[in-house]
Amino acid sequence: MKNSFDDIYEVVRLIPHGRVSSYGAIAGYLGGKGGARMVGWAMNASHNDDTIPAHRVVNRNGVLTGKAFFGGNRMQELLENEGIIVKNDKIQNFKELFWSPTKELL
DNA sequence: CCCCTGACGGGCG
DNA sequence: TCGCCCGCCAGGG
Repeated sequence: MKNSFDDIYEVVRLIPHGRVSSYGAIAGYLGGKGGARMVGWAMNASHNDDTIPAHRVVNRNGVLTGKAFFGGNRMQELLENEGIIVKNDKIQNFKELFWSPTKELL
């Protein structure tokens, strides 16, 4: 446990197929190692790592805030490819698709 | 060392 | 429900 970005990467990797999570949820699960911003920042750094499904991580509104970093609508396509409905850069049925590491991960 | 910015979140009017 | 402001942590100029 590097107690750093690796923690975030590990949690993101644990996100089930067809499910999504939020920056704040991951940050809260790690326990305020920083803020939700740090999670997104780590995601940026993880861009080199193609093993990190960063497209499954969105903000609390279920909006694909980081879709620009994927290039065009790449993030949306990846999500739709997993059966997730995205409308206007926003995940539909987000509440049900939401995967909380604190509650569902033990 | 100081100031600004950022894939965010919560509070308030 | 929408919009504005403040707080958190780290990096860059």
